[in-house]
Amino acid sequence: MTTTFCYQYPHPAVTTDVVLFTILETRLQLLLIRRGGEPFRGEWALPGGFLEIDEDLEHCAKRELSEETGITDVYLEQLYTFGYPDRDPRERVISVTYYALSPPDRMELRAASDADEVRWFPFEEIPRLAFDHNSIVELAHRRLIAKLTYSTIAFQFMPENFTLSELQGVYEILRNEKLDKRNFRKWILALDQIEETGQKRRNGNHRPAMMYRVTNPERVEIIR
Amino acid sequence: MTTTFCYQYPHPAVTTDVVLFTILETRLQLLLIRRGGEPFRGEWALPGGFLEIDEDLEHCAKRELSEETGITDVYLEQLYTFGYPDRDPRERVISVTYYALSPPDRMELRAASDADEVRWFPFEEIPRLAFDHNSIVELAHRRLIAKLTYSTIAFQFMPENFTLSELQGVYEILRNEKLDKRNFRKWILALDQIEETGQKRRNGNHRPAMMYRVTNPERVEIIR
DNA sequence: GCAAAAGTGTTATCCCTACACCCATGA
DNA sequence: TCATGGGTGTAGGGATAACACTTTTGC
Repeated sequence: MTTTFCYQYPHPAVTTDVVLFTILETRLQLLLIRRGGEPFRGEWALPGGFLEIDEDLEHCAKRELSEETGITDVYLEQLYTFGYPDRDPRERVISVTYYALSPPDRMELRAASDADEVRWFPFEEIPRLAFDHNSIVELAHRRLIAKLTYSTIAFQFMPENFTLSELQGVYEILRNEKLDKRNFRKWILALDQIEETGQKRRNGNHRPAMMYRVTNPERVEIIR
Repeated sequence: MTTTFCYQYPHPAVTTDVVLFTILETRLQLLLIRRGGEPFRGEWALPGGFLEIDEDLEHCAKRELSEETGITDVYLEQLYTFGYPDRDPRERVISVTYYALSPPDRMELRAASDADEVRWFPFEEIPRLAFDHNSIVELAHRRLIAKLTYSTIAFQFMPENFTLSELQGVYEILRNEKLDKRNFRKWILALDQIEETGQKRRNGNHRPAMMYRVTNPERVEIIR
């Protein structure tokens, strides 16, 4: 049975695609799926898919991410809408893209839905992707790096409890430079966005580190 | 004759809407049209309309702006995509919104197309708008103000030649505060984005002012 | 006692802010 | 000569950047 939906004027299809970042093995990585259907079958692409007709855009992004990869509860933000003609060989497709950040715990990846395989790729080793997804990744990365400097977005990479050295490590990976330990601590504590948990982590043959948590983990604050 | 376009799955309609700002009579103003068709006939709204099936999104935004208001050659940047269900009573509509900036010259407004009337409104006096257009305006304004502090976006309000006092006036209107003349001049010249034209403007019973132009008027530079 | 990461203050530099007077012109 | 906006420099305060040693633990 094939029902059809008819309109007086031609309508484009609308999809969402998600660039999900995490920090894994001291590198910035992002999640790709191997496409199980045409077009670009067998090629790597961003998780995403078609908007349902009564579904909010953000809901669609989260649903597709969850369906294709099993990942839920990420920080999600709208990135940009790509819509030049012929970006999809099937029909006119407008893609509303999102980028997402997740701590490197809760990661039981499972391929499902349209995805044959799901994998984290280090940002430096991203292959050629289906559609215009390489440009989407580029833009998401620029936005992430820009937001680092004027918001607390990097906290979205942290697990519930973490040490200041771990947090500094995340900033160093993202900014791709060594930071001064004392200056980093002064700066990050002055933001007044993280607090001591009172717990310490002993973690090898050295002094245990004080654990911290984000005071308001739901919010990304604008700083400066 | 009514041709129809049919799809296997339901498709939303896609529109673009544009928030066009200018500075007129020492106030931030934006362009609204009075709707000539249903829904919301007779109410004020943003210029915009349906995407044609082979048309780029940005082209659609510029085309609708031009068709409904006669304005062309503005600085245009994508803002956000609004798409929650029921934001349009007719059918599911995804709106890719843009904001635009224009100098206060070249303004032969003419209502046309779906617009019964076109008018500049001071930002503080915006009426209740059709659809969710008030939230779009709010977001555009926040983005504009934010970009002021880390980019040269304000130059897009300037005509080809201008004095430093005029430029300072634009910043004062946007930031809604008086600025120190000497500090403003030091800062703006240090950006190295404007240059003297060599011309002076004599403009009343006082010393003539040096004219400046934007070195690279096409580009909005990130500063700081 | 040694290896390894945690933790901690001070100084110099740069940038931003505050602030007041003379200049060129037209009437 | 007067009214009007155009044009100019300096000093103080606050934030940022550079920099090295002691502490706590496990083995």
